[in-house]
Amino acid sequence: MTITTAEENYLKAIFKIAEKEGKAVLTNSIAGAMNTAAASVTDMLKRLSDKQLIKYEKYRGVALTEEGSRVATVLIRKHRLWEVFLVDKLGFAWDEVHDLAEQLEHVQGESLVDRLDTFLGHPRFDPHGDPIPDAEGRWVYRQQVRLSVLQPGQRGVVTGVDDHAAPFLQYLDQIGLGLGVELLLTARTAYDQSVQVLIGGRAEVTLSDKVAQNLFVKVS
Amino acid sequence: MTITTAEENYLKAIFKIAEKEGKAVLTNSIAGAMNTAAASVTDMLKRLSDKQLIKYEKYRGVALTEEGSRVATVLIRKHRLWEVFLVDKLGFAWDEVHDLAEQLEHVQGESLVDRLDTFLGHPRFDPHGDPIPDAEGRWVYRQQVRLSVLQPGQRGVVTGVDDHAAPFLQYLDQIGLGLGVELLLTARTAYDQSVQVLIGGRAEVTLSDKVAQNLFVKVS
DNA sequence: AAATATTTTTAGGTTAACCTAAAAATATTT
DNA sequence: AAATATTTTTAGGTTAACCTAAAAATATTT
Repeated sequence: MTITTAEENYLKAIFKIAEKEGKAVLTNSIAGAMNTAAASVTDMLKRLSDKQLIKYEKYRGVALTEEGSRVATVLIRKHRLWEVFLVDKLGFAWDEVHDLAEQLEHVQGESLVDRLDTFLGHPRFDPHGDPIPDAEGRWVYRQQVRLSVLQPGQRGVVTGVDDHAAPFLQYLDQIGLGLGVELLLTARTAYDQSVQVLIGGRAEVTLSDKVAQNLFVKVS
Repeated sequence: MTITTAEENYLKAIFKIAEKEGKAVLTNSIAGAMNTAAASVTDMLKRLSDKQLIKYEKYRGVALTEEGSRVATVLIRKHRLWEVFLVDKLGFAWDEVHDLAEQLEHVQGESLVDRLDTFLGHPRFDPHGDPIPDAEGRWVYRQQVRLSVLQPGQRGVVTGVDDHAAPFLQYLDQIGLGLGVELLLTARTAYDQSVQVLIGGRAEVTLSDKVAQNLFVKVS
């Protein structure tokens, strides 16, 4: 049974929503993530259900089956490995790779993913710090927290971003923030929760709470 | 104006048929190359004509416009660069890469092709010896002839294959023939035009005329 | 040149993946 | 719990890319 590109994208969206929300995934959440009309989602849910990739109860939302979950995991693995390729090998910036990886993840073929994985040296994280599941679909999670939860005086290393959009990533580049950068939270303003951060022991910047919420750090 | 994957594939097929046959490309030739019904081709020709990618006269066949030719050339460039990537970087054999490249060639994005080209060291030929047009769409052709035209006593180096199908390529692997291999044609049998070939100064093999016709060599 | 054969197009249909508008089901407020 | 609001589904439609069968155009044979 063949799985189309559109079907794969729905499975990936459902996987990510389920991961974030923890409960049954509703039609409207999917429609929001996929930028499609709710009616189109219902349409697709029927097809995915027929193919046993999801468990679907009308008006009740959906959950991925084992097989659906496997497909989504492989897709995310492919997406993230291609992102590593684009950044590490082709020299793209981390804000330029999403759309390309979105296409590359759908390329199908025998040993492609695993060869790519080997070629890249089995990276465990992609250029945004997201974990890359291994060939058996196992995930490695890190102990990381949002910068917004650090207390003044605490140090950390940037390990990831929650917002993957180009404007946010470009802003981070501009102020010298990226994966692996060490920082020290020096103060927090009570009024708006904005934080003062010393970057790499040099520049001191003010980050809004929104920015702090979208940055993952490993406390050190 | 967006060009779909299916449209790109038709343009590529038309480009290749025109290159080989030299005249107006007929509906049935395209149908043969694309493995589709003639009626489907007519359908597509109308669309391509509307988009000014081909010049189409009913019952008379088609020719690519400048723009159509440009699209086809870029597509072939992408296909062949990805083939180089798959063989040189990921370690695929030359008989395994066609279907993957067929998918990868459709990945769209700003500087992807040119970055890939740079990463690969601006290769001029793909793993089958086919020329890779440069970023401006310029082609480099080699002085090469089919092995079938060599005279006994002539030496040559394998520069390409005409048949790209896996069975042929695997047969070549088996007898020790591949790009860059030096050979000496020692004799030809008048009855069936089969040839005796000394490979790399070592093994002597008999090749059918069909095989000799599908091998390109540079006479040395 | 008329008859026949071949090629191409037209007519009409299908499927996946989308859509809007209306109907139905579920959830929330009063 | 009834009324209202929200969410989801159903009904019916569109488009690209395919299809088969019949009709039309072109090419070939006699």
